[in-house]
Amino acid sequence: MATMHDVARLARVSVSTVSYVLTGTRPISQATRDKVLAAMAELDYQPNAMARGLASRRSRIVGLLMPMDERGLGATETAFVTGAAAAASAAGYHLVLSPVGVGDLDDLRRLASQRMLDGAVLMEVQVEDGRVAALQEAGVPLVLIGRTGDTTGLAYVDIDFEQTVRQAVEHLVGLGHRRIVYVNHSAATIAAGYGPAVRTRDAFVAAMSGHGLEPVMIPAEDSAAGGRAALTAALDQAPDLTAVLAMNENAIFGILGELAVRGLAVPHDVSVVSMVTSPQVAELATPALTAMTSPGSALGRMAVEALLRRLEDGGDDDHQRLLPCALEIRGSTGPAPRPTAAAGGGDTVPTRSGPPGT
Amino acid sequence: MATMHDVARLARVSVSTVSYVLTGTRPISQATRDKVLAAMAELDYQPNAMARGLASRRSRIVGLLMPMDERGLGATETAFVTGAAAAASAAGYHLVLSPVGVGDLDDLRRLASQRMLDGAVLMEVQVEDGRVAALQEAGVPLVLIGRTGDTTGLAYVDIDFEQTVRQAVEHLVGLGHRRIVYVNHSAATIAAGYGPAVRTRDAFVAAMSGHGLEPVMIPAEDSAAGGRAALTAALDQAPDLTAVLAMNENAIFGILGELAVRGLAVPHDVSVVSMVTSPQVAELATPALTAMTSPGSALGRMAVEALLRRLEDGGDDDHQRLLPCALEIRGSTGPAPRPTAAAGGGDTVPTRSGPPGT
DNA sequence: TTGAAAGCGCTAACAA
DNA sequence: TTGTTAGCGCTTTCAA
Repeated sequence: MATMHDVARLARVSVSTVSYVLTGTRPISQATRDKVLAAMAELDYQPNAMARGLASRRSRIVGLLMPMDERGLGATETAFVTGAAAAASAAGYHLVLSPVGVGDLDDLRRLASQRMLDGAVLMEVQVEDGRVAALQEAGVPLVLIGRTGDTTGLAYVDIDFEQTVRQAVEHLVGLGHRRIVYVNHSAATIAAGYGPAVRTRDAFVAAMSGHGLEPVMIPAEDSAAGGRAALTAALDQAPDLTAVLAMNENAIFGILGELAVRGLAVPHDVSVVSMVTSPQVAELATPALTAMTSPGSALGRMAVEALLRRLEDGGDDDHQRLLPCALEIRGSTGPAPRPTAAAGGGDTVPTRSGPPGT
Repeated sequence: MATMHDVARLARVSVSTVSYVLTGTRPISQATRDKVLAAMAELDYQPNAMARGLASRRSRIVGLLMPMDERGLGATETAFVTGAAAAASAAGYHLVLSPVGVGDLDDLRRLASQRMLDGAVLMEVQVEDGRVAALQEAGVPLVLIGRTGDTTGLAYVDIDFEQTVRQAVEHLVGLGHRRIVYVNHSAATIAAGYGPAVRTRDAFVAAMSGHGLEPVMIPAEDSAAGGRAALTAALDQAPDLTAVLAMNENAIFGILGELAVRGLAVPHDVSVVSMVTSPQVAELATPALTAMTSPGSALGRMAVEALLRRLEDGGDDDHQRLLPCALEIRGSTGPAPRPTAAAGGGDTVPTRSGPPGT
């Protein structure tokens, strides 16, 4: 393996000249540069990453920190990872994947103190997330995917849940739906302050109220069984429902199954919209799901790009950016059925008509 | 940030003693060790990863190399990643995620020459995979997830497709099925020599022949639409089919949809087995899919562990290990229907009965 | 059982 | 525009 010394000797220049050719931190005459480049090519020279990192105090490595609690990653989280990896790689950085949960603060501090990471992207951020403070104290620049409760001074990218929910509700209202049930994550998850669950809940209340409609919400465990139970509960609470909006990617197939069992056709009797979903998953259902497609890999990419920008510029701009999910209309939504032979009696009267279309 | 010097000074020993306490490469008296450890604790000392890497020529970083061509990772591949990350982290190593496809050989060589990786795990290995040679030439120890055509001298972990297919076929034959169709990946994928597609194809032929049955196989594009088309083709070719075995995780929901459209009930009319699937995906279907559950995260873990073993022991044992998928019986398989009112006329007569049960 | 000191391969003053 | 050289923080010989 050729070193910088070898290159310098072959090119008949000093090591520092070789170094400066590489880093571009000082002007080099064209002639010298050519000599050096030729020598590099001839020796097939590649700078040693560790030596460079030690001398420059910059490893060119960024961390992607994700909790590994549950049953692996969903499609959306996986997209964060691939998007981040691609962005880092494109910028000549390396991305290390570190499974550090909210509980492993000591591990995280240890990791940060090793000075291996120039910066970090935090996934699955909690409303109260000790990892943020731990990294800040260690002086590790960071960008969140998601948001903590207090975001002052923090850089993050996140899904624009407010906008996403509003758009989903508008789609349904535009189709004439009035009785819309929102199936969220589990009560425990909401209570734990999981951002997406909390924000969509609030956004749903706001969106429905804006249309003069009552916001009916049901929590569901993250499983098909949870979805079944949620639909049952939903029909108990709102027998005249004509549309379901579901945040819970795991529950939604249970919802569809339970609808089928009850002889309720999608979208003829009940329209279904899946929130924050990947197209792959939406396509699995029959009919394919109308869904709010999450900008997963874009978020991963943007998080890394924001991080690198602040590493290179030394810039301290708090990059805070929200991306809405995109409404992709497939087969699971349609006009609201005429309110003739609904299951039970409607217990709420819409106070006004929605807009004509979407 | 405290350095080794600080620790040495505080403990009133030399730096080398501190280093030896850390690495354990030479005996240290208990008294000295205690002094050093106390000083480390007091200073909250963490060794600098770059300095250590430069001096020891071992970065404690391993690479997970995955192509990023297609539409992201499936659930199985994601499990590789999380399993590998967990294993690396547990062993005190770091895992860098590098999107290097079979086409990016130059990128790969560059990466390898940077001496940043102590070793690498290769994902989505092709039958002919230039990355293997590139890494070997660069002197980077590697372990494959999957297999190349010629595996002599290579370390790998992979799914035992032969065993997996055999078990799936036996499950169906045990239920009385005789007319079983195998839905594979696309013809192009098979032609490209994608290992799982080729190996399951061969294994299916062998397993069916072993039961004296005709192996009917249909390729399918990796999408719901592909699955629909495949089922149509399958019914053309074998109108009397009673079971479908599907390798293609994306196609299978299309198959289910098309079965429903045609009024064929699962499992009453047609049994369906999904191969190399994650439980999460299997649970999404209604009824939940009987599936061969892939040992995804175990494979990722084993690959990293095998790699680290060979890094630490310097051992050159070619770790070659196959793990079968586990049959998980859910609701999509049942006894074969009585061969009374099948769609068309059977064009193959089973030559003997299968075993009684499974 | 311990210490002194020579690197590891690079970056970045400092000097010319 | 280029060269000299002192580190970066650690590992590991060599010597005691």
